[in-house]
Amino acid sequence: MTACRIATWNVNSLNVRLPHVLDWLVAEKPQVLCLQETKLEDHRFPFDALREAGYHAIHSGQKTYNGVAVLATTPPAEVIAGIPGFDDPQRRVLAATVGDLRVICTYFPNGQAVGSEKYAYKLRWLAALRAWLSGEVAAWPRLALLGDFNIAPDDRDVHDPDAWRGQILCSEPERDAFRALVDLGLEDAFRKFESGHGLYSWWDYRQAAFRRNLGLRIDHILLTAPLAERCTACRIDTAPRRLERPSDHAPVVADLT
DNA sequence: ATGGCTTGAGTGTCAAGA
Repeated sequence: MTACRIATWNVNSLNVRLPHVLDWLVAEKPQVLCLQETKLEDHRFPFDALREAGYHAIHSGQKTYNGVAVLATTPPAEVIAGIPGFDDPQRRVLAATVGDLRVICTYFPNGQAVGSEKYAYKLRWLAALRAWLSGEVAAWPRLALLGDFNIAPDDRDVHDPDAWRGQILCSEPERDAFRALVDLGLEDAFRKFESGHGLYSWWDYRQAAFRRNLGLRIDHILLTAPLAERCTACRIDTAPRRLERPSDHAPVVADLT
């Protein structure tokens, strides 16, 4: 596949956001779009509306929480849902082959608070993801890991680093886990092009956080070296965050030659 | 001040997100 656009977007309920997603597919025409937090059971997923929009879709969902989907202009193949060998009822991982790409759509656990049970689950989940991806990166030279990582990799990705230091999404064990993924041979596509502060992918719904740009960069696209070499652009599209009833996350988009 | 919005579940009010 050449001249390929891949993207990731935490939609915070696909029921609510389907109109935004359909409009965005028309505007940006990605070949692949990974969605997180669909909050739908599989039988309620809008396969028909997406097919009419020109997209094949696979979904691993559940009621109320989590849920991941991969939309693509060609049929996804060799689908895996969940981290193999990691028993988990939470639907957070969906992998598929699209064209010459291996795509892994992920919704990392939030962790709630450092030291909580949910934080311990997040660290266990991160370790299991890394162990599995070690083999996947070896098996698939053209692999892209996209999703809501719920980790701000360093202080440039945080609007108030002092306030967030050591807090959830920014703690050192979480950042160590992000670096461990990079160390498998993956590159943060966004940082290939942007080295500065103040560019975020999530803003709290409260306190007019988006208008004041009080955000975090927690949604990422990581690429193996052969794909990073082909990557000509990576950006965060803030346009959907300005719409009525927006998701609190913005899409992240990467273009590959 | 551990709040502030938003969503889903479910019809009163709470869990969860980040």
